[in-house]
Amino acid sequence: MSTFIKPRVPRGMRDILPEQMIRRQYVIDVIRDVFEEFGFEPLQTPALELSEVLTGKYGPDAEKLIYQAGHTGGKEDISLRYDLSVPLCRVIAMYPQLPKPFKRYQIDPVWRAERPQKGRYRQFFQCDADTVGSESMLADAENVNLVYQVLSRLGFKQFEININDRKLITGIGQYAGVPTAQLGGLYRSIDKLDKIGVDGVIAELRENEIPEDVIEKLIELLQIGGDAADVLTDMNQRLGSSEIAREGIADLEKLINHLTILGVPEQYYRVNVAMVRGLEYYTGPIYETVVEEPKIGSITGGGRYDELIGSFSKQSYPATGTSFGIERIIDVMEEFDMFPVSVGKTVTQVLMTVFDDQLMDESLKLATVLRQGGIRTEMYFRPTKISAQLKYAGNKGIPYAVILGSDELAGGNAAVRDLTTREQENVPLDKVVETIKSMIRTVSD
RNA sequence: GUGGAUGUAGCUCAGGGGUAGAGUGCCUGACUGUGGAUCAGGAGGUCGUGGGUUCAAAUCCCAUCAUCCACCCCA
Repeated sequence: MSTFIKPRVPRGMRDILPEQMIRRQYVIDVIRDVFEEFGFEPLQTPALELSEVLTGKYGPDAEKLIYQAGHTGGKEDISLRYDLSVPLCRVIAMYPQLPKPFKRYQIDPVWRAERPQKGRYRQFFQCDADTVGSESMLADAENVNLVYQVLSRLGFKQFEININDRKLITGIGQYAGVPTAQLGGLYRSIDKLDKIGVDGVIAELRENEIPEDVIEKLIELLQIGGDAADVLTDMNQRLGSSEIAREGIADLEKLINHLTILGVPEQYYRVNVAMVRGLEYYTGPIYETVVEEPKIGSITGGGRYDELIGSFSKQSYPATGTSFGIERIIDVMEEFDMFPVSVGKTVTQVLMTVFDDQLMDESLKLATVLRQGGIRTEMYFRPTKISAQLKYAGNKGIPYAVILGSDELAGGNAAVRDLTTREQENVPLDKVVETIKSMIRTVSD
């Protein structure tokens, strides 16, 4: 009878303990604020979807990573959602009355049956903002602007939003004359440019038996750099004969112009024709943010998917969106200690100590006053030594303690102790709230 | 899915075929009204799990699971 189950969680999943949760909430709050600032509305969908909703959307590689969620006796074939975009498309098709453009955000977990490692989990949160029903490049520019706004508000200094376009990529493939069957491998190789360098890409293309003259053409294209407008002009000259490439270039030109007007500084984005992205459903502009340090892959990703809703309904809609990976953003922020001091270890602001049994009631009353004054207050439940109570508060990271002993009470006071500076002062009982509030304000300024 | 490394106290880790170690943290006391110092005590581990070899396994072998790293792919 006394056999215990070893407590553990499924592979690649983890508990998020309070200290960690406080940081997550801070990041999520920043993201949500920005989303709502741009007029995106909240949406929630089930964690589980019918498998048929998810299959055939992401491409064969990604589809293998969908978590099956069948249960004994279950009559429906269901799976855990792989992302938030496909469920959104299902929603659009199910509720045609939603006014367009429909702008929604969703912050929820998704599941992928991958092998976990740093920055890669089997359950992780995505924060998506998407616009459905507008083909304007303004919507895409807004996506990029969201990324810029969120990351700069979180204190990121070094990041680069890579921008490309699926139409342009297709044009490049045509221009190079690569057979359709080999296009996937081709894109995968050039996507690694930043990682393995030009020589690495050449080697890989040769391995894939891409003709030498094609490789040469491609490498020339991929090495085009400079500011966004120049890259696009250059591309236009070289690929102008391809209609699809021209469309992609025109889209990107509009997008870049909008970014300029919106005030997104040029240093934070670049047109990178070597950036591909794996998901099959993208049809137009795509974007992805990478940070150099730590090497954690992309922290945001997104793009336009004009055909996806059409797989659920006769009435299709153009759509575009972007996604933030909270886990990776937090990993980066922890690595560089980017959390403001106001994001502490605990939500509690004050520990109300209890001096002895006789004074318990007085402490309880004062705790209530503190809470009514808007101060998050934990009551110590046992009249142990003050030293133990202060130690508890200190360990927990509670910034202030209020001590109500017989001496203080005799003078109509309570002692307010700053656990960080170890300074304390006696304050009249009716001034305690005010005193603590001003202390909190001073620290967060 | 492929390859590699690791798994010993709450945490960081040492050790190594014969009674399980350090640092740190934790608890108690010196300190009967004040948490980072000092001193003195103390608790805490079937050495990831299962099997095998052996008189004897934490140690050697096999398997398995978990974590980390690389690949693949991705947030």
